[in-house]
Amino acid sequence: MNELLSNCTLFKGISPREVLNIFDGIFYQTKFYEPRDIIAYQDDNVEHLMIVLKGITRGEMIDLNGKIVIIEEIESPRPLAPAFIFGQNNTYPVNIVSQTKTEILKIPKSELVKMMQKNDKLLVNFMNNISGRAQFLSQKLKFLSFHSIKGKFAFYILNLAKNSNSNYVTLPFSQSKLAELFGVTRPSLSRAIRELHNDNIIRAEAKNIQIINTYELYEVMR
Amino acid sequence: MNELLSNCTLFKGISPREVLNIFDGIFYQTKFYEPRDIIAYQDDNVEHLMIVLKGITRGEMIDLNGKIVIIEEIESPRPLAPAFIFGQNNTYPVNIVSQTKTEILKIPKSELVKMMQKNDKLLVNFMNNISGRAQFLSQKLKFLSFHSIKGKFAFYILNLAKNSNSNYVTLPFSQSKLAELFGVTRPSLSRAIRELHNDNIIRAEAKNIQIINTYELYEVMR
DNA sequence: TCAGTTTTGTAACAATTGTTACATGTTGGC
DNA sequence: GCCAACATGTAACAATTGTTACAAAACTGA
Repeated sequence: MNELLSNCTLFKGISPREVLNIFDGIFYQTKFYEPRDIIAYQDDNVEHLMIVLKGITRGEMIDLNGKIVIIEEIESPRPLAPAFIFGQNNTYPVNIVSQTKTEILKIPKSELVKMMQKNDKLLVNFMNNISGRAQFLSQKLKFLSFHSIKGKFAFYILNLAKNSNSNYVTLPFSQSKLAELFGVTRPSLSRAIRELHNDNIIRAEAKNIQIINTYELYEVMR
Repeated sequence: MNELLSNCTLFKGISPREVLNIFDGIFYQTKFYEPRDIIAYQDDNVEHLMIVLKGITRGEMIDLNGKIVIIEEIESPRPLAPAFIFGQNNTYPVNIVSQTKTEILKIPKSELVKMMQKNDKLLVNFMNNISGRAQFLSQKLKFLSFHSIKGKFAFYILNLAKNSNSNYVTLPFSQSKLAELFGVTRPSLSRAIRELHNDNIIRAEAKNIQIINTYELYEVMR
């Protein structure tokens, strides 16, 4: 188990020997699930840190028509919903379902606190995990706050340009993938790109984009 | 200072005496700022936990037309951007500007780790803070993922109804506030409500809403 | 009660995006 | 070189939402 955990982001930089030491004197349990078993129900209280040791789980949401919307797959070794252990609303945001035969490590919240106080790397790793999630969501939210497709696209390629330090950028995905990423349809994205092109703000040829008028491109974002 | 900190969410449940103990042997500094001083620049590395001891600060974003968009005001005693100390992207998401005469407590990241290992309440409080932020953003994102105004409104009043355990709900805000919350315009929201009313899914009279067809209302959310 | 403010309802029109469908272009294996 | 699968460009039309404007209703303080 300790070798497995060493590969988990929560235990990054911690040797299997150190992991053993961290778990010394700590209450925990492991549980096994079959495919389609529900590991945790939406709105249930989160009282443990759960780590997928073996197998694959899936967070799914059921709208009341019975339609299942898959949210995310979590493969071993990864923690389940670590951002919902602490905070005001300690309930699972979605149902967690086992997809394969699965082994789950369960650590009570109070024991987790002890572990983090014992080992500073674990503490920082856990912080990194939750903070990273907050930052990811923050980015996503910022992105969604651009109302128009042109705005989203402008933001996107301006970021690409900033990272590559150039006015020439190459789209890393197909327009279909990008459209999906943006939450819009492919023809709509295509039209937005063409309009920016026709307005002489960018020059777009397939995946290669040249930013011609940086000021106007910022203006598009509003 | 320790009395002040006792009122800060990070030090909730920790007595002024305990606060003194936590700070024993810890490096920290306080800095003073005048109104309009920039306390931290967007994209600068976050290397300290900063806590507003006195005064009011403001997170602002400047789009390149020079237009300033106010994001959030932070009054003492509150931590600044605690969710950006750890994680992958340790940079301030926005400029932080002093609005009044301000006193800021700066604690290096490594010292913060020591403090949290020394005191489990501080550790849990910090976790609660950043987890709460992640949960808040998660909720907000879920909300924005409903594309239509009707969908957002349906989700909103179904939540109200769930909390009050009734099919009759009273909107707690004016339509203007609600529209702002939803990120849409007031007439558009008004129209959406009227259409749901005309379709006999709800009965809406001013702020009083009766849910007539729960199934259809879920359907609206898609 | 009354005037002024805020809230709500509503309508015409513009702008944006989705839907659907088809044509053209590109690429990798054979 | 040729075909099949995929990516991209484009167009007509529908649906949704924003914009602007105005009127009616509800609320508020003197």
